Amino acid sequence: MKVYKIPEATVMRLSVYSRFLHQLLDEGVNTASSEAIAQGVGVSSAQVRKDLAYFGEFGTRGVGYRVDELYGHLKSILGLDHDWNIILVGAGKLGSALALYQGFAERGFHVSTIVDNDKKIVGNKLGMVTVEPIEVMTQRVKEKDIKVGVLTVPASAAQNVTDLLVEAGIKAILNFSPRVLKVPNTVILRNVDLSVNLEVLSFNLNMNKKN
Amino acid sequence: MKVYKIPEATVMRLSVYSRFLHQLLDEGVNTASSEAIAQGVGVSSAQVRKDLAYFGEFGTRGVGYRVDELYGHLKSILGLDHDWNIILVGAGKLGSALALYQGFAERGFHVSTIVDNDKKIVGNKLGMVTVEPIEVMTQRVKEKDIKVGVLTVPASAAQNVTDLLVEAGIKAILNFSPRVLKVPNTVILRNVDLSVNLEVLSFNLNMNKKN
DNA sequence: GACTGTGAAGCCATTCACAGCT
DNA sequence: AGCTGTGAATGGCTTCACAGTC
Repeated sequence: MKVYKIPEATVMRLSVYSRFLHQLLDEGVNTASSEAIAQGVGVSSAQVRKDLAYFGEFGTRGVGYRVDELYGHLKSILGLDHDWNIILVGAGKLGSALALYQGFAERGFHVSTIVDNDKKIVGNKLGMVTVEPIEVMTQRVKEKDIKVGVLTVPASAAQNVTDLLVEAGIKAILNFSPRVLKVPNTVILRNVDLSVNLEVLSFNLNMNKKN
Repeated sequence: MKVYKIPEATVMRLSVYSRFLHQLLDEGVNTASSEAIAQGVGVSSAQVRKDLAYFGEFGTRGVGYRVDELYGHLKSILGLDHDWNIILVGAGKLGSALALYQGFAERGFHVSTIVDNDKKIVGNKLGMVTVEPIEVMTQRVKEKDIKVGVLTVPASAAQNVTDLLVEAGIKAILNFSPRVLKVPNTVILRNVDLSVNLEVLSFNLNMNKKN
């Protein structure tokens, strides 16, 4: 307990644990051991205990963890005890898909603003939200106090848009464009690179072939 | 050189280096030092050299790396010296976006088959490819000798579809559904969990607030 | 002088193994 | 008896620092 340097891998697993616990809740399970959670998410039980121990003592020796209780703790640790407004920049194929993606809404991420610089797209509706011109981006971030931006713009526009978001006061960016972005270290940046994932598969297939 | 255990982090960086080199090629740059590459992709120069050294001696001391040459090596190491046929299972929002995603095509990943179990979607065209009923999945994988499957189905269907793909002889799966999948260890599995990424951001925002 | 390739050191995450609680 | 919480041991990745090469 009482540590401030949490491994990123731990944080990612917490997110996975939390979703698995939600599933257990649906199934009416009251109690789960670290071993049961481990099985469910594909890690070791020691790993589960270590990860949870960073944040407190949530379990009962001899028994395990109360599912509802632990789920609540994890939601709170992950900052999911309230909804997040997010702005989506870029309403192309990928952006549109993310805007409509149920998985975000289910976990409390609410796409409240969508902007694009393509006049042909502006005005389209994605779910409840109308695509607005990119010029209103700064204003929307400020007036809605949006903390999180999701970037699905072409690589060539990515740094530009990022600079504007940063200037507007965004706190975190999830970047889907295949470009390395520079942000001040007050802004949290995560990159999701879809083709990198396929290329890792490709690499492994290639290796296997040569035994 | 001559090592068989390559860190996954290294493989992911190789993919990023390769894309950065492509960019340099476009800009007409002939030579790049490890420091230049490091700057471009946001890692340390020692890291770049270590990563490359797993696979050979590609550089020239005092000079750096020839961009075209290194790019070629990386493409080949990553198994990108030929195109890959991939099958996309699930043509909902996310599936459709991925089917049309330029980033895949650019890197030689060719979505040659798309299947879905929703009769309302079957028959739709996504780019050049028509969505087919899920019943043909096994047959297509076999007849087209497809090695890679991309899963964008609801969590509840994910394991089922996976079992069928494995049985059909798929070699690698990129899973976008938020479920832990069980596959035999002859099949390579990677998970891309979109909400996990947002939740890591949320966690970090939460931490920062408490200093 | 510049820059690579690489052993050694340092650091961080995971696994082990067991004391301690219920 | 069962299962958590945790120090210690292990393993793996990254950084350091420099000898070697152009």
